[in-house]
Amino acid sequence: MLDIQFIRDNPELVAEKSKQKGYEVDVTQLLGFDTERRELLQQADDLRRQRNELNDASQGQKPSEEQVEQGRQLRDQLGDLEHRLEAIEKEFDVLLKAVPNMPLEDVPVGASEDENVVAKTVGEQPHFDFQPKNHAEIAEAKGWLDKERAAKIAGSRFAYLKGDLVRLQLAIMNWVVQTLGDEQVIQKLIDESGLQLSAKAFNPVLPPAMLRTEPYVASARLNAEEVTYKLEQDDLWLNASAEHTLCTMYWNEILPESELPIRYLGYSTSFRREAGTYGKDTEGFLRMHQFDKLEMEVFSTGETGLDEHKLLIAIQEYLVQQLDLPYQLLQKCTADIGKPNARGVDINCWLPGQNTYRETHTADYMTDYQARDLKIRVKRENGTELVHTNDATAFALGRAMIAIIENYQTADGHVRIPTVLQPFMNGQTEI
RNA sequence: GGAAGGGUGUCCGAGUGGUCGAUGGAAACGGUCUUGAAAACCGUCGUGCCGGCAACGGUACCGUGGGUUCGAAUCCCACCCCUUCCGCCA
Repeated sequence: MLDIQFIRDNPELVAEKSKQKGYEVDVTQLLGFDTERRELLQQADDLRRQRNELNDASQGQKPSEEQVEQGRQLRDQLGDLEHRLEAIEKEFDVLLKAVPNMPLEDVPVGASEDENVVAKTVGEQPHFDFQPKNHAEIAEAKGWLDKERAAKIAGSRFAYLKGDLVRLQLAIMNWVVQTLGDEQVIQKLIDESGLQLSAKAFNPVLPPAMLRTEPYVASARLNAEEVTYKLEQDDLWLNASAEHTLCTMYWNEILPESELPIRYLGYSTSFRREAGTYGKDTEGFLRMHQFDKLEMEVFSTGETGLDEHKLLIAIQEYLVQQLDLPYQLLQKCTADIGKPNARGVDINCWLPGQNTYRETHTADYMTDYQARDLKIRVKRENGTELVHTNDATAFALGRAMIAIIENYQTADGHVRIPTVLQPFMNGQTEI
């Protein structure tokens, strides 16, 4: 959630920026509840003070009948007040949580994802002397993809991925874990981007794939209707990204400053209901209920949060460039960055089989918005502060493979292996 | 699934109705001593909220939620989680 003090100090700004993100927020009403809440809180604190004074006065002895009677009155008054306070706080909380994070200055204002701004286009789209196929055709011909049997077993938007495709996925994973574990690579990207950051490597993590309601809600990432699967019997949700179990990892913790930045590279199978997408992207495995993903997550101080965000983007670009995939970097507009995010970019890779750029990566900077609810703080010299959180896709493996298959396809239906991946494929140059 | 034990501050750990936000230890920080360090000694040392320019004052927080009481870390109820043993199992 957003800092209530900030909302008090900047009511018009909050209303305006919320609107830019597509959220109707009644700031006036919120602040009305805030005032009322504070008044009641004062009164309640005062009654509690009186109660405490009364208790102290008894000095461990049995209180007099008069004191007991006084206590009864205080108790009843306080009970009344607490009742009213509870009602107000409930309304207040709902409104406060409805306020989205404020977009940073350089986030373009836009009403839908159509107004995302192409910041740059990198790489040459490959030329083919033949009609390029889409990944589904190639994968099915190769026996890498079986959606019919998956549908029989699990329904639509599931697949059996097989054979060399699996080897390719494992190769990408190994390569990314190695690359992000290399401080020299991190340092190089920091230097090239002109950032002031530690070169600390990314620690690989296999997180749980499920999480409970309470931390999930606190992460501001639970999107139950459209996205997330619920296991009713167990108060557990299947994570829609490793990010969800990574950002919640330090829930309710105070971290020593010396540990920051904390950089994780999480691997998890991700589950999405994809409600409301019927008939969309039905071919191949672009949009699945289940896919594997490597996700970067960073906890940092406020000062370095934005630079960490930029580092994550630099890493994304580096990884995509290493695979020699043509891509566009999109600066997401206010309507598309998402409620808890202050800034976000997408990387869309070129897919020749579809003759278009499709989203393969996203990088989100939450400032302290997410940490406020998750209560993740850092102990510093002058007190504790909320950490800043960042997340970013390293590779959504399904979509990465789609990009490779389509860009690296040959006339006779094979797929060449990008040079950097060959060492992780036993030197194979083609599958 | 069955049984038992437990959840207290950054960590460990005491506390079973009132002067307890909480003994003690560790870590951390500042200082004394020392050529320097260690040790020893002295001091500081939780978080949120409300008010205040601030110093500070008030209040809440002992797994969570309810209850009993003038008063709850402490008693009662429900739930959650952790540990150990048994069972089952990759």
